[in-house]
Amino acid sequence: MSDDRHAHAPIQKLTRNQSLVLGELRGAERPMSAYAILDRLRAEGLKAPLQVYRALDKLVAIGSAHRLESLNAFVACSHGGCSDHSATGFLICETCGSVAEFEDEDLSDDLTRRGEAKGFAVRRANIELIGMCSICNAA
Amino acid sequence: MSDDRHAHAPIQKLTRNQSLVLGELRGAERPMSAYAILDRLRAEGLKAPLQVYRALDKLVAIGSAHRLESLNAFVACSHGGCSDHSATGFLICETCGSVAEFEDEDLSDDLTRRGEAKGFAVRRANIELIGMCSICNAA
DNA sequence: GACAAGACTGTTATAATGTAACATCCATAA
DNA sequence: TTATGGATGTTACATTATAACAGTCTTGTC
Repeated sequence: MSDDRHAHAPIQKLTRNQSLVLGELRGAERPMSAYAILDRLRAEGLKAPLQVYRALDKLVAIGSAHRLESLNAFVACSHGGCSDHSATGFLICETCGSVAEFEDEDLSDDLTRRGEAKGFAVRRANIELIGMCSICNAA
Repeated sequence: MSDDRHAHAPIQKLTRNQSLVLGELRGAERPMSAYAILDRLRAEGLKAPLQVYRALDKLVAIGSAHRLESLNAFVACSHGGCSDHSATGFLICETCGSVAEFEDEDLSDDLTRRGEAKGFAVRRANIELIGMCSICNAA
């Protein structure tokens, strides 16, 4: 089972809970809170927050999902698995709530260098740009 | 009025609660949660989370404090009032919990341009670099 | 197959963080 | 003076996240 590797397939074989949670995130147009995910998965038998949080922890760890710190919410990785050697950034629209992900090696390097200039060893970065997306801007 | 612009003086006159909260943040060596602040201000008569949260909202709005989204915690601005036209970033040490702030017009411009390239109007940015500070690295 | 090791699960209870709503107070400026 | 907007104090509640513990499934190894 689960030997499908389409464009957006996760690298690792996922457990049932992990698959369910990732499925919800992939189907969502916006970031989802852990509890919103839980509510939609009660039909599948999930009952407790920890079931969702544990799946999310794993998905984030393998790069299949991202946590948006400023929203306390989660999104599926739009690349189907971000390596963490390059910084991932997010464009968060305050108006419609949509989130676009961008990944950029240059930015990553730049930030790492900024850290190093202060003797700081960067392990990972949270980059969240808050503003208005093009669609909302047009309206 | 308000033509005092010392290095660390707040631009605006602060209320009692706001001053108390900012005082705690300034005296702290690490980011503080709202509830940690509240605990230390009970001696001053504060009793409810909202008293702290409201003060924090104001302090963040005027740039005298910053919220660290990935920690759900707050720090005093090390410049004594960041304008929000330039992005502020944070170096967060996972080992000792210290936080260093850096402000950089170039980075700010760079991020704004990245957003614009996708039709996104950046209003503000959260930049949090997580890793290990120079002191912990030496040890 | 047997079995150990490690990851994952299910569950209950609880901690930590953040807000809604409402009445009141106080400074400021017209 | 008085209206206005901000700030306050308070209770109650909503949301987000984890601790602890026992049980189960998978995988690699012998």
